[in-house]
Amino acid sequence: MMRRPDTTNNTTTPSKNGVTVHNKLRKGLWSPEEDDKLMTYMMTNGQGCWTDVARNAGLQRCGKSCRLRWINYLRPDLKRGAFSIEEEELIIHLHSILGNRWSQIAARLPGRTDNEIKNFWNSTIKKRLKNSSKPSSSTHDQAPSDANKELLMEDIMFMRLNSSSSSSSSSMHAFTINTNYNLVPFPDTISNDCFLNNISSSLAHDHGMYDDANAHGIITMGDGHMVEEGYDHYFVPPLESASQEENGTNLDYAYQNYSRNINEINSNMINLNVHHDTKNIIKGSNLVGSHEMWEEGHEKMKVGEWSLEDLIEDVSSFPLLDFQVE
DNA sequence: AAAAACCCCAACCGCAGAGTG
DNA sequence: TCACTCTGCGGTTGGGGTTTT
Repeated sequence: MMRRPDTTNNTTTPSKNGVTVHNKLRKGLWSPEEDDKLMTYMMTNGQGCWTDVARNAGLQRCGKSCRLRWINYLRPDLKRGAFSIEEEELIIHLHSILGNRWSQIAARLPGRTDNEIKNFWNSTIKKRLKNSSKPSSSTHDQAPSDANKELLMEDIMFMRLNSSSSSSSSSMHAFTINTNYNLVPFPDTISNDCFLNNISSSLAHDHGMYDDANAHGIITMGDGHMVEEGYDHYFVPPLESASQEENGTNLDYAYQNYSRNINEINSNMINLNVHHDTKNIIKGSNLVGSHEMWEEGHEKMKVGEWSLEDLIEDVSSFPLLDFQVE
């Protein structure tokens, strides 16, 4: 299927000392034999310099091609088969936040590759969203819009103004995130309460700020009743491969402490009013963790400079929400 | 049944960033 | 500082499969 193996480039010339010289590198589809060679080599030696992999595995491929083949096809932890509804939902949500940052999206879908997600988006989701006749109030299938970004930026600017205006005050400066976002219930693989609990806190977190142990947010449910959240109830969509050191997110905390009543948030569309009273702004600290962490974080306290790009740079703790103008 | 149009997706390409000498 | 290599990313291509005409 797809591109034919480029056999015309598959020429080798034995040198005088018997060492095979690879005149040209192969392109195109991988043969089963090539797959075997690469798989065997990788399982035996592990990942190293891809140029070396290509050479040492006896493949007439460039390192780049080997890397791609391994990542997109041979890797043993790859998930095969069609995308589930849950995965599709997650892709849509993440895309609404990240745009075409496929590698970042893929990092949050275990077993899926950026290429796979990109293809899926371009061939299936994009089309579906385009053809969808649903009104804009249904954010399920919304591509990112400038209006959404503007809405977010307004809130960010609002936070900046409030925080910087009071930054001279050493302890209590307060600001409010007053945001209306439409949310889509998270698929059942992750409980809805975790999803919602994550929202306001991680919004603040990813904006480079966070409140201290008294942090709280108020989630307004679809029926208007309000639920308070605590800082120890947050869910962080985990990165598949990034280490804690790399991304500053402690995955061990990711799935903890979910005590909310799911029934409370089992509505299709929920308006969130997130209010944060914040004492401190901490950039780069863990979303959830011990008080010691917060103490440590205080050492780095600062009023950050934010841009939309910065905010979406790493959404490891970003809520799964669609930004939607109401 | 055959041709055309469309779909899917593996793999390529070019670029940018990091690392190294 | 520069040149080079390696790696990773996102955009694009193109060919086999499927559906439509």
